[in-house]
Amino acid sequence: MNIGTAAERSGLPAKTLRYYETIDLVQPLRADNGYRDYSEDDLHCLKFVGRARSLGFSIEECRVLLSLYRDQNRSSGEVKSLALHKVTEIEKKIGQLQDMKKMLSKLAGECHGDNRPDCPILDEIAGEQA
Amino acid sequence: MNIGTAAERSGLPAKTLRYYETIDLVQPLRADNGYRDYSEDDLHCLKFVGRARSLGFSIEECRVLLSLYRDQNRSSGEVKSLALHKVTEIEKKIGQLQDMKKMLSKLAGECHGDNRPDCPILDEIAGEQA
DNA sequence: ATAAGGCTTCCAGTTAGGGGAAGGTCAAGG
DNA sequence: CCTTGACCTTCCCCTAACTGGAAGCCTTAT
Repeated sequence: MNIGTAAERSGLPAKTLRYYETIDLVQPLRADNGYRDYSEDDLHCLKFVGRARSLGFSIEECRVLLSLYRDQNRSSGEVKSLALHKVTEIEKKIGQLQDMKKMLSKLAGECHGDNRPDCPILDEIAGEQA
Repeated sequence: MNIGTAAERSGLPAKTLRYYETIDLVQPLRADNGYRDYSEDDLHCLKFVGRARSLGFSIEECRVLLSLYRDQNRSSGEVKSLALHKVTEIEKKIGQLQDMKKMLSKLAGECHGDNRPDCPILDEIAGEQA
């Protein structure tokens, strides 16, 4: 199938499909006219990658997952370990964001937020109290 | 002071200070020998930016915050609104990460994680059950 | 005098594509 | 048969916020 159809059916932009080809992630064949010709199997891989990306895996991680997926002899332990590692990464990121949020909420709570120029948020960012 | 000292005192890499100069964020004077010469005021701005960055503000947001900080006539309402907007952005991001984590944990929990090739994680990413 | 270290600029690379130009191809309609 | 519009191709530049490295000047100490 042409790239437009593959894009629609995979839910990914055509630009992304071309990009995935340049980085050797999903390589469609070419038709006689030079158009990319995606097979059902290619489409399957595209969906797989799209889903893994939405779960927070990087392209390089997707490459590993894809090769594990294709390898009938892989051990599920490998995959599980990758998934759990990603979970701890995500937890760490969540923690950082929660810290930011907490501090920002606190600062906003201390700021009267009116037309007066006095602003505890800027003061604290500036570190005048630190 | 030279860039090395400013870097150390601000807690930011020298490379970052040079970068901030190229994007007109913090512009030090130059000494006769061509070296950047950071004033105490410049240093203050660098620290301010570093702190705002660590709170999740983008460079462009830092630029705004900095101009608000320098503007003695600004209203604290403007700043508070920026801060609250950032809080909702952060909350959204946290939500997304929590969704990812939930799904990944569920998948990992369903995977026995041994040497057998059968792997529910890959199966579900592949969408065989979808 | 020379060596070490700090400073300068510039170039290239990072992630994961997005925007858009210039041009080839295909299918339908007149 | 020709044209039009949609679709496809490659190519190059752009994003954020730096980071790394090379080549070369400046300063300081020995």
